Amino acid sequence: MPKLPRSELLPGTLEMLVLHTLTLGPLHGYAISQHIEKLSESVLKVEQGSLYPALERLQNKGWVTSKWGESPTGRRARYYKITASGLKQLGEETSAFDRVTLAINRVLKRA
Amino acid sequence: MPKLPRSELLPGTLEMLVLHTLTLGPLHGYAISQHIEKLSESVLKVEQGSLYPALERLQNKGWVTSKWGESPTGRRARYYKITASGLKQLGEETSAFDRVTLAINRVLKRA
DNA sequence: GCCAATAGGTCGACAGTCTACATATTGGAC
DNA sequence: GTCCAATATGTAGACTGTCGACCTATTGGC
Repeated sequence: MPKLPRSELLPGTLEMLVLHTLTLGPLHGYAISQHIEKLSESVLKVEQGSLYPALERLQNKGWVTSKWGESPTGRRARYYKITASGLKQLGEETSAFDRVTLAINRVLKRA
Repeated sequence: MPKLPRSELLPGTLEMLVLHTLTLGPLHGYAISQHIEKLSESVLKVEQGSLYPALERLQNKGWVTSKWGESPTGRRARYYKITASGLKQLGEETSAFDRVTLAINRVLKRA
């Protein structure tokens, strides 16, 4: 129940973060999680048990596609690529996120 | 799965919003939900099925207390009051929320 | 030979929210 | 007088998403 302490992520934001990360170009799962962790200065940690199911959901909805390839270190890796509808979805999720956080800040009387 | 569209709330933020609202003074559940909806300009809607379980969790953790009273319109109503440890918790949740949203904005390259 | 890092993934538990329901009172519109 | 919206509290069950723990495999360094 101690919501934020317990989970490093705000539930519901992972897909947005993944989609945004994929605008950098096709990446494999491990690289996605590293990127998010690095840019957030380790505030956000993406566990495999969250990431891979999320990537599957994104594929099922047609927002990303994937294919096997090879990582820079020579290992086999599945590369995920954002689609046109994924970009559209990212835009919607981002503005919804902004709308909601603004609303929260209004309730907290900080906006 | 369309996370933010579907739910008006960012999961994990309801308790923070409720605790903050109770810093205005003791309020009954219905008034709490109205206050949050109003200040957020209807972006956030607090459903009963979310609110009352949340209020129970808050009580179980000692962050709020409650007793029966009467509303301004003369109806019976349960008034909730934030405790000292609830205030402390509110501070922690608020700074955790700020930390996480800042991190998200860094990943989205907007901070 | 071992461990950390890189890479992908599954499983089951769990928390929190939602929809829908149930109950009751008050006040206004018709 | 009848109905409905608003006020008020709550419960039950479904559902989603995240998490911790686990499993496999390869590479490189100690």
